[in-house]
Amino acid sequence: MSKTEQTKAFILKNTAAIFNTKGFQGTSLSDLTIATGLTKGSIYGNYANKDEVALAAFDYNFQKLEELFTMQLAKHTTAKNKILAYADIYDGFTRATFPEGGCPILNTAIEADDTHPALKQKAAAALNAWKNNLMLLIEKGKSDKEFNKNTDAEKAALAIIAMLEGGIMIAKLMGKSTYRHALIENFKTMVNNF
Amino acid sequence: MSKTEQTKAFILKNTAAIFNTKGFQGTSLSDLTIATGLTKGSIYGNYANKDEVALAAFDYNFQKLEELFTMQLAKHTTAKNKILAYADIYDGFTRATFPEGGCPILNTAIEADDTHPALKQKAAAALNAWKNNLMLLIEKGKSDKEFNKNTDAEKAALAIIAMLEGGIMIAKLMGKSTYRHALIENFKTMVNNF
DNA sequence: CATAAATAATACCGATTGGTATATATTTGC
DNA sequence: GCAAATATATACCAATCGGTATTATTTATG
Repeated sequence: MSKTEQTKAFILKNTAAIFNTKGFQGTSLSDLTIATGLTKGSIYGNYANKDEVALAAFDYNFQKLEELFTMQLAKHTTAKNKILAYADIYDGFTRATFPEGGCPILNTAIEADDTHPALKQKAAAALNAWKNNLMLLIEKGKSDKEFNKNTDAEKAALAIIAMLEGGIMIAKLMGKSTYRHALIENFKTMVNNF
Repeated sequence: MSKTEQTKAFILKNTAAIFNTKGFQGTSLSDLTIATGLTKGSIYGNYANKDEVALAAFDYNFQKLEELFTMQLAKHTTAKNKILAYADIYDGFTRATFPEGGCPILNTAIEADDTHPALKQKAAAALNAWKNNLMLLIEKGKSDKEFNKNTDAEKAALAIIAMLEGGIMIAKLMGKSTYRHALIENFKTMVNNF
């Protein structure tokens, strides 16, 4: 790994959480210099502008999330249990393994949908990839007779995402663990009805 | 209505949508002066600072949403139909009656949860009020034998909110009407299972 | 070890940020 | 209709914003 690649990775490692917590608008260049210990000149030597850092930071955060998905889903064998594992991941959004600041897809979608097309597109692509993975799982569950053959995979995938993302918003906003548990219960009920 | 009250209302009327679209951080004082035609001095004569305008703007947006709820729910008599009416409201989030920029609770929750305690509290209070209204409806539905007597009203209310808010995020992000319709279908199925 | 190339730090830029003191209009109560 | 109170505009403030040209320092290479 070249020096440039190292530094670029170093910058992301130290700033991705800031972008995910404070948002694109809320994160300033000085936030980045403080977090990295680098100067503005150095950061701009590796990224063209603030947008490029933010876009790379989104990729970093989403990749971290994907790794978490992969790891947790690998613990289960059946499609249904893999899907139910998402609930555990999102239930544990306060854990160190989950990106600091919450779900980057949700955060980016909300901030960027009316203001930042490039970031919006990143979030949309990430959500789409997630949706496709879910659909594959659901189709597998259908052929394994875990799910009803009439279940619409796309509909179900969208419902899963909506429930998890809406749930994380409520849980972060209200801070009540009882709410979190209630939402998980509901998620499980929904999946069991597929 | 005194001059001050008029002007304060005028400022909100012309800036609430901006806050809901660009967010608190993304909205500048000059955005406010341009949108109102007033000068900074005048705005600061009516509100102490940007925070106070933002907090009042949230109230304005949420009130607009509540009026929409009240109006649409009044069209129905049964508890179940009133709850299903929420789906229609959120399905029509692009309509002029819906606050520009999307759901203010969702937008504010995501931006403020880690950065702005006062705004976060406003969003939390709004979500709580909504949850309580839903719980009353669900209890009514239970005593009217529309819903199963074993349905946990709080759990159900949280699931409704999660699904709608998650759904609006997806719909705004992806822009596909088929997704929106799919989410509505799922919402109806869920409510019918209560 | 010297040199060239790449990387990072310094020092600066104009523009904009949120905010305020003061002067000027404009309402308001009498 | 006049004076006092209120509201608005003007003109300013320091600080910070994102960004860049230039200089200094590493780093890789022959």
